[in-house]
Amino acid sequence: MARTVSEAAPKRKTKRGQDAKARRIGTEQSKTRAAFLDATEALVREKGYAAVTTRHVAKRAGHKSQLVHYYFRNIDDLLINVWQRFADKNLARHADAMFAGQPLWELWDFNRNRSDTIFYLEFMALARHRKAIRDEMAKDGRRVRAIQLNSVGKTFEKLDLAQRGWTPMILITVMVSIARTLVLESGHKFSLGHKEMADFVERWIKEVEGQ
Amino acid sequence: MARTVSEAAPKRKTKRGQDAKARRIGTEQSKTRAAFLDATEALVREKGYAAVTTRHVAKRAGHKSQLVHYYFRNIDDLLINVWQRFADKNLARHADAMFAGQPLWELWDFNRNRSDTIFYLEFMALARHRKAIRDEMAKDGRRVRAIQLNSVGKTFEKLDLAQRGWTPMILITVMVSIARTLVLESGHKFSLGHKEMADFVERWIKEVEGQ
DNA sequence: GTCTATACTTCGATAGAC
DNA sequence: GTCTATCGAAGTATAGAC
Repeated sequence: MARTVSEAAPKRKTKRGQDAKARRIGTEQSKTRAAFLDATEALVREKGYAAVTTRHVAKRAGHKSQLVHYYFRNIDDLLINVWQRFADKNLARHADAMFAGQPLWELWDFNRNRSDTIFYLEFMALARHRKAIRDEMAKDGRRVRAIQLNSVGKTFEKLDLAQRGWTPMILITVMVSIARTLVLESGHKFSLGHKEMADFVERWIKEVEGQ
Repeated sequence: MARTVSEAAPKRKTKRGQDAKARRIGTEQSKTRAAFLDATEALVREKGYAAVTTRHVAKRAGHKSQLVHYYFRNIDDLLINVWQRFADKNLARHADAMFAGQPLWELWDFNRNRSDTIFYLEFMALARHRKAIRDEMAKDGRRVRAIQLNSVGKTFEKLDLAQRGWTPMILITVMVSIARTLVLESGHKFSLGHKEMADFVERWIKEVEGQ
């Protein structure tokens, strides 16, 4: 890969001796900027993060590749903005649904969403080598978990689920883990036992939460 | 990325009009070949699959980058050989341990291995866009699961665990899911509830399997 | 089996005209 | 705000000498 800046230290002089910070940057309200974010998000979902290059993004958004650099300092900057936009949108949607009455079903469905879980997989892989993304994901993870704990906590009391050491945190972790695993494994065409597993979980949710 | 061949159809004419299949390929017994496999595996674990380039691999193995092409037709060929070697080694080790007496502990420890789970994460991401890798992972997954089912099945009968709909398949899927999730989440510095979750599982294993 | 030389492609990033 | 023109680095892959 030729990601000179993004994979090395990001705040050095450029090869032409200029200070990189001096370059013009477009506004956050720009429609073109939003189009680049859309294109990048779609690319990550469909082709993986490695397909996120200025040329691919630009082509998909119907612009020249150099224009990407007018809105984003570098590729990392683009990716982190995509993640933040996704995380904010997702959090709001998830929070609403969690308090709508059936948190366990929402928790299950939310984490069985294929496209979103694949998106998350790509960023997990990315986060291993980009500290900024790693920190951002950790922060967003804690925000999501706080909402889930709050919501499931209420259900937990109401339904008297505290038996044999179970806690809201454990219940959430177990359900999220199973849901994600089913999606990720099916991504490489492994689906042994998936139906059996899903039925088991859904039977249990139905018992305690109905529907 | 400049993966001209590896991301496109792999069996076409080269730009110089020759048939790509005609090129010489080194033997599978070669020590140099093994060194390239080692280097690639290490790179995937440490830097991610995107860092697997002929130049990086060669540098790490102490050779010229062009020599990689003497042993592997292209990068995909290299990656799939790395996966196969890993999968075979892993399967043998896991199978031995599963039948050594405490399959539940082995299942748990096996899937909590950080380096191996990260390696698996990288190949999950890769598999989304390389059919050959996807097929290989599915096949190896089924082999592993068959061994786990056999081993846990015996424990399951002996310990009389068939209660409230639990089956060996469900037990395995749940334990594997939780173990992997803890590793993957901690990879992006998210560890909320991990200790609580791990203690819960380990307390249960200890109850049924001792130690 | 290993090397040099090289073709060709794609990448990130910047400068500067319009 | 968008474009053209570039630079320089890195990538895959092949041919052919030794």
